[in-house]
Amino acid sequence: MPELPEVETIARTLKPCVTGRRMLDAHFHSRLVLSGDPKATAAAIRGRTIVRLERRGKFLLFDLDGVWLVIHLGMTGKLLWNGSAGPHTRAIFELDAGRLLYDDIRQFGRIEAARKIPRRVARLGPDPLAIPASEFAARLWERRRQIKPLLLDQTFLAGLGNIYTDEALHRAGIHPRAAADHLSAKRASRLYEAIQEVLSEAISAGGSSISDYVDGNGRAGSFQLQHRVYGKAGEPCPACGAEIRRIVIAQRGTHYCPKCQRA
DNA sequence: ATCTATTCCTGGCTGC
DNA sequence: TGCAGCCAGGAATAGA
Repeated sequence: MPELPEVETIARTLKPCVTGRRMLDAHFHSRLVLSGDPKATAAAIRGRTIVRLERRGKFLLFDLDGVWLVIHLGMTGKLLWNGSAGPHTRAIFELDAGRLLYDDIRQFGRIEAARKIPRRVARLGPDPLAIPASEFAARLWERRRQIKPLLLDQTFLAGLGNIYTDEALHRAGIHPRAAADHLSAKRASRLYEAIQEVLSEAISAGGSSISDYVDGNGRAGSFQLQHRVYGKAGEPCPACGAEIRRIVIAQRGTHYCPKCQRA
C-alpha cells in the first residue's frame, strides 16, 4: 500500500523520465479509477508538456503547465515507466519519450485532470517531513481524538498510512488509543521524532513492499524488513520481547506492543 | 467535533 | 481439486 515513502520513491524515480516531456495521448481502460469522462480527460492533457512532478501527501501531481493531472494510487496502484501492459493496466499515458502505465488490481486509485487543484488535494494537512516540531505539537493539542485515527487523517497530516502510523507510535512508545490532547510535550516531541525517523528511513530503503508496491522502474522496496510491529502480531517485540498484539481501531488493523506502548 | 459503519474492489488465504 | 466465505484497507460518505 503506497504511503508517503512509497509515493515519494515513485516521484523520485519518475521525475527524470517525465519532466519536460510532452503528453502525446492517454488511454483509459477502466472508468472506475477515473474521476471524469475518459475522452474529456485525455483531451485535457493531450499535447501538453509536463513541467513538473510533485508529491503532496500520497498524491502525485503532474503539472502540465495549466492543467493538473492528479493521481492517487489507492491500495494497489502502480505507475510504471515503459512497463508492459497486463490485465490490470487501467490507463496508459503516452509521452514523447516513452509511456507511463497505470496498473491497479483493486482499483481504489483515482486519476483526475483539472485546471484547478482538486479540493481533496487542497484540503490536505501539512507534510509530516516539512512541519516544524512546535507546530506539530500545537496541532496535536487542538484535537481530542485518539492518536492513531488522527495521524491517519489526511487533513491533519498528509501522507501517513496504516503501516507508518503503527511503526511511528511503537518507536515513540505511545498507545494507539492515547488522546492526542493529553500527550505531554515530551511524548509529542518523541512522536514527532519517530515520524521523521521512520519516514526518512523508509524513503532511504525505497519504501515497503508487502504485496504489490514497486517504484516507477518496477523495483521493490526493502523497508518491510525493518518493520517492528506492522504485520507482526504474535511475534516478540524487538525492543522488549513482549508479544505484539493486533487490535482494530477505526476499522483498521492496528499493531502494537502492550509493554512498550501502555494505555 | 468526533465517532462508527458502509461502500468501493480483487487476490490470496482458510476451511470444508 | 474446487469453492464459498472472509480478509486486507484509503478515502468518501452517511448518520449518530
